[in-house]
Amino acid sequence: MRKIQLKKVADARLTERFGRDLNESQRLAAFAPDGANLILAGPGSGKTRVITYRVAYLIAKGVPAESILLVTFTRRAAREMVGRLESLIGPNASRVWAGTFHHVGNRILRRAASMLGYGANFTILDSEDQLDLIRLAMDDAGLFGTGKMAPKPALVQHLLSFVFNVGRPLAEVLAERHPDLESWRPQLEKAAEAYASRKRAANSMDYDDLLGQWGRLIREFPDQLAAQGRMFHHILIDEMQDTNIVQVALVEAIARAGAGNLTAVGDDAQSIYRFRGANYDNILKFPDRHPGARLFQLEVNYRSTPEIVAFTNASIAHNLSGFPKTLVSARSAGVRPIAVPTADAYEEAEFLCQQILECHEQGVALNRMAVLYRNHHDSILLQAELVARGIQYTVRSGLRFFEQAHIKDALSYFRILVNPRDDAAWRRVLLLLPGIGQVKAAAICEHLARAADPLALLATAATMALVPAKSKGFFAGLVADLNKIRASGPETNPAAAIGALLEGGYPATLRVKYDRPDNRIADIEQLGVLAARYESLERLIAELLLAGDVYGMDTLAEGDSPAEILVLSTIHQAKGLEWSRVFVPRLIEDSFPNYRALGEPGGEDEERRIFYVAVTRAMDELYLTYPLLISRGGRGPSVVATPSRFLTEIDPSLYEPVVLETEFDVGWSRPDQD
DNA sequence: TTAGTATTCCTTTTT
DNA sequence: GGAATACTAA
Repeated sequence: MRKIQLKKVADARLTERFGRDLNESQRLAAFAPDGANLILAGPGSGKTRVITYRVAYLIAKGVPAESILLVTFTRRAAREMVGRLESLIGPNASRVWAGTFHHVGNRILRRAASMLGYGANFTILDSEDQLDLIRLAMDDAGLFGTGKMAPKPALVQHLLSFVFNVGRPLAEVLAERHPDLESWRPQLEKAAEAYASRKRAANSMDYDDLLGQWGRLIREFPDQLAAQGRMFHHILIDEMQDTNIVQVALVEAIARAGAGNLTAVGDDAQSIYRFRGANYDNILKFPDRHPGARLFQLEVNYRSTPEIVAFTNASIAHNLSGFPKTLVSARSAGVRPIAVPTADAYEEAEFLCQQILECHEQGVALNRMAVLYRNHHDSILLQAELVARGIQYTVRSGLRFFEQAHIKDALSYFRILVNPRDDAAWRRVLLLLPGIGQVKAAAICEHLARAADPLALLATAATMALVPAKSKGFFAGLVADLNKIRASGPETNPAAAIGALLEGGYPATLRVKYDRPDNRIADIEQLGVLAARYESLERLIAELLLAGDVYGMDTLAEGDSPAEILVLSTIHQAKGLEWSRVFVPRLIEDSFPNYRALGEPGGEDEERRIFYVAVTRAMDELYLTYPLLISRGGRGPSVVATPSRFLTEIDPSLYEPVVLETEFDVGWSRPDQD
C-alpha cells in the first residue's frame, strides 16, 4: 500500500511537469499507448524532450527501467538523454538500457560470446585495425601481385562494410557503385571470407560484427530472441532516419518476439548517414511495416527565429524526396541569416574570428557559438587563426582520441593481455621494436597464433628464434613490460596498468618515434586518470572505442565544456545540438555539396539534408560564408570558386547579403608621413 | 628484410 | 600540403 502511495505522489509531480513542459502534441506523443508509434519531429520541436518524458512516463506507469531499451545514434545523445532522465526521475534513469546500437550489441555479445564461438574477452577493432586485417585478407585472396592495380584496402573495407549494412549481395553493390571493380569480384568475395576468418581467429569483432553477431544470435538461438523480447519490454529508437536495414531488422525482430512496443522518433529531412547504409525508408515506410501504428507530428520549432526557420524551410523544399513539411517557429522575430562572400579562405577565417569576437563582446559566451563545416579539412585554416587570436576552441572532428598513434600503442599492450589472440594488437606492438618490420612481425604473429596460450609461448626459445639478433634485446624488453603490466593487476585496476606501461620501455620508444613526445606521454597519463573510472581494462578499451564523440583530452577530462570554449565541429557531429550563433563556412560548390557525394545516386539530396542539419542548429543568428577564390592545396594557382547551390537556390529575400570592406589599418603605412 | 627516400594520390561524413 | 604507397640502397 505504501509503495503505491509513493508512486502516486511521484506521478502527480510528473503529471504537473508534463503539463508545464510539454505542448499538446508533444504530450500526446509522450503519452502514446503501447504498440507501434512513429513520432516525426522536425528540428527544434522538442524531440529529445518527448523521448525522455516518454521514458519517464513509462517508468511512472510501472514499467521497470531495466526493461526499456533506448537506442540513440551517438553516444552524446545517449548521455544527454540519461542526464535529462535523471533530473526527471532520479537514479532509476541509469538502469535504462540506453546507448548506440553498437554499444548495446557489445553488452549483449559479451554475455553470449561463447554461444557464437567467441571469447567474452573479444576485442573491438577500430577502422585502422580493420584496415590492417583487410590488407592481410586481400593478400590471402590474391589481390596483390597480379600485375594489375588492385583496389585499395580502404576502398575494400568501405565496400564490405557497406555491403553488410545495406544487406545486399556484393555483386549487386559492385554493379551499382563500382562497375570498374567487377573483374575483381571473385577475389573480393574471397577477401571478405579471409577477413571474416582472420577476425574470428583473432577473437575480434569490427563495428559491423557488433550488429551482425547480435543478429546471428537471435536468428540461430530462438530462446535468445525470446529472452531479449522479454527483456526489452519497450523499445525506443532515436534518429530513426539514420538507421540502416540491419539495425531496424534487429530491433523489430526483438519487438515482435516480445511485447511489440516500439516507438520510433526521427525526421526524414535529417537523414545524413546514407554512406553507412542508412535508409530513410526505414522511417518513411514505418507505417507500412507496422499496420495500425500511430503517427505523431511535431512541427513547432522552439529553437530558431522565424527568419532562420523560413530559410531552412526554403532550403529543404528543394528536396523532392521525403515528406513535405513546413516548420513553424514559436519564437518572436529576429534577424535574417547573413551571407558573406570573402576574398579567399584566409579572409574567411579572419571574418569568422572577428565576428565571433564581436558576438562575444555582445555577451554571447563562446560555448554558445559553433562553427559547423562539411569536411574536417575546412577547419584547419580557421584553427590557425583562432590560435593566433587566442580564442579557445575545441574540435569535434578528425582523429579521435583513441585513434592517435601513441594511444593505439598503449591500448595494444593492454589488448594483448585482455585477448592474447588479438592479431592487430600483436602486430602493432611488434612493429614498435627496431629491426622488426612487416615480415618478421607477421612470422611471429603466425607462430603465436598457433599456440593455445600465446602469452606463455612468448618467452620460449622457439619464439626467440624468429627474432633477428639485433632485436633480441628489445624483444626481451617487451616481454618484461608485458609481465610488468600483467603483474599490476589490470583486470581490476586499469589505472595501474597504465602506470606500469609508463615505467617500462615504451616511453623511450615513443620519444624516438614521434614528435611532441611530452604531450603524448601526458596524454597517456590522462588516459590513466580516465581508466581509474573503469573497473576493468577490458571495459575501458571497449568503452573508449565505442565512445565516438571523444576527440580531445578536454572532452575526456569530464563534464560539460567550460563557458569560454568555442565549438568547431563537423555537421555530422553537431546533430541534435543547438547554439545561439552558428557559422557555416566554405559554402562553395565541390566543398559543400561535396563533389564526390554528388557522383553518387541521391547524393545531392543527401548533401542538402546535411546543409539542413547545419542551418537548423542555429537559435538566434546564422552566418553563411563562402570564399570567392580557393587555392588548390598550395600548388597551382588559385581558382575562382562558385557559391554553393544551397545558397544560390534560395530566394534572396530570405537572407541578408553582406559585402566585406577591407580596412587597411596597418601600422606601417602612414600616408601623412610620406 | 628493413629503413629511408621518392612519389603518388588524395580527401566526406561515423560506429 | 599530408599520408599512404612504391621504390631503392644497405
